[in-house]
Amino acid sequence: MSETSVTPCEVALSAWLAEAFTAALPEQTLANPPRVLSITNPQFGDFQCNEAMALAKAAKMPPRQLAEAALAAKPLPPMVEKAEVAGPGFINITVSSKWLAEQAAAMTSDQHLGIPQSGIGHTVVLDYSSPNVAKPMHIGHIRSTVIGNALDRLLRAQGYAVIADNHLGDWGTQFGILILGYRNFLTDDERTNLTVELLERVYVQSYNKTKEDETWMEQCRAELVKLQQGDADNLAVWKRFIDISINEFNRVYARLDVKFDIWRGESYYNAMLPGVITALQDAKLATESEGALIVDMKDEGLQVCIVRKSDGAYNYATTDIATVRSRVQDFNPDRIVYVTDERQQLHFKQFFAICGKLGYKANLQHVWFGLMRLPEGTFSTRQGNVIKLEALLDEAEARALAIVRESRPEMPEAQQRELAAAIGIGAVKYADLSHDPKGMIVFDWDRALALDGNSAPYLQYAYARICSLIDKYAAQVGKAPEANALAPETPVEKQLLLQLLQFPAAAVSASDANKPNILADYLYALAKTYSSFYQSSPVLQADEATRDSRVRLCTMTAAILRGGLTLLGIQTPNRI
RNA sequence: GCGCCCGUAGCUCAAUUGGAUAGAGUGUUGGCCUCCGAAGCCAAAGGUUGUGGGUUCGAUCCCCGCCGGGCGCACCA
Repeated sequence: MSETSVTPCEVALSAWLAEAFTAALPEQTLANPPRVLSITNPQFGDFQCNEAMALAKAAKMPPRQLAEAALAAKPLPPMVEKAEVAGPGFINITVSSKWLAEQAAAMTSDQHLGIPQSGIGHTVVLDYSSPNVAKPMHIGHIRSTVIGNALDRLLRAQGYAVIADNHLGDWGTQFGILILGYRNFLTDDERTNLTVELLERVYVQSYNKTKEDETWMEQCRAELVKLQQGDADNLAVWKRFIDISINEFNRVYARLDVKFDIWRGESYYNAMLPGVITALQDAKLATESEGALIVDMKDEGLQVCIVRKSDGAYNYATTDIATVRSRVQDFNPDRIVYVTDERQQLHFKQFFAICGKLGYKANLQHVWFGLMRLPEGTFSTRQGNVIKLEALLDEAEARALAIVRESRPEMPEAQQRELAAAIGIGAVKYADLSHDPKGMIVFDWDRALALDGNSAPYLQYAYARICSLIDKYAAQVGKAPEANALAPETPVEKQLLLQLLQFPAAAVSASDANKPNILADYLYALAKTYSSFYQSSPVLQADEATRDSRVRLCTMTAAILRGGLTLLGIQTPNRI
């Protein structure tokens, strides 16, 4: 959580106010520099500081009086045009547009767009997406993938060394069922041209048969045991399931522009599980109960956690502990972050606590998000009401393509399709990223694929219009606008500058709170201000100084829109 | 029964983590392309923030009690 002011503007103002409060309160020492915030209502000024209210008790002085004393104690710094006390003790600050312009110019020419590089020297393992082998990805996978990827990008933007790990579900009891189904319910031809869809079909078929046929279930178990014991045939089949699945996942990830550094599925840790049990026993954490090996967690106020089942097999808690152990050993991360749905909260609390007791020093963090469901309830493979992720992406691109064809009929087909992909996929991602992850989502095609209003295409449209304007400027004036002098005049120009300067804070907050929607909301507000500016402020027709200044403002807005959308994993075509 | 989360405009969601007059989109109503891209802009209408108390200068936010909904609570991950 960032308790201090982030942007250079806020830091500069905070430094002045720190001196002012110190001068007004010689007896006291300030614990933290005063927090300067962007103002809630523009009619009051540009920034506000609420510190007087917080300090009033300790200072034994009415907050208003304290605020006035602080302002009287030090002269206004040059960038501050006006500072006044309002209400119970707010300090409202108005700064010069010229100063804001300088700050914004510095920020947008910085390679990190002003984002503090506080992650340098720190490693984070980020565990997200993690679909199950032999099942197609469905719309339920979109949240972990898209939110996880945005967090990935946000962390990297702050200088963290991120290891994105796709922790595939590639091991477990389902493989006995799957192997037997594969051998019995497929034609030779189907086995040759195996797909994930076929695997899913045989899984359901084989699973259903276990319900009515005891001996079938036994055979499945036998196949699983053979697999676990390293039977060459079963191992080869299992490996094939994984290869085919990964191949298909990669097709989706390519469309979503998602990349992982490592793919260590559950099977990767299989050989380490006995060692985990030994470690737990050595640490006197594990005890026998009802034939199973458990970790009692009464002290933490949690349920017991099973680490070895009564049949001797390990379960997911064991695997997850082994995973942490292995990651600590291999990467020595400061933090390990998991992005999964809300149902796993208890499980994470349990095994985080166990890892703590085992002395693993990485900071473990569970970022959970609300379940996605259909209007009629949850979906599941067995109910057969899943919507495949690829179908969603196809539909998104199809809807975008229809609009592109209408608005840009002169464009070649291939280019139209490329554009439709950027827009459609962007819309799908934004629909998710613009909401607080903790909320539940009831899936609705029109909502998931919105192309107007508060949506990715709105932001992409704003960006494309800027690009187009800059091109016209370059053609007309014959110089690049990046070196133009800034001379902001109008209120909307100042508002745009103020908003541009909030970018680093938005990015850092989004990352700290694990809420990409903070950044999405910010970008939307910025694009809205820009659209308003664009509507009311002629650029190319204005006199030379105004024109040059405004086009420069446009380039800065473009830089932030592009940078911000990239952090969300959303593309920014130059023309849409 | 216990635990976690949610409840904000007709609908879908925000609210800078306790700040000023609770904001957007969508839908409805009206206006704006001889002018840099109308996927846009401007305006109107729409609220007792589920409910009852408490904490304080100040509460959508924190605490307690209800009501309504979601999810999880020993061998599936």
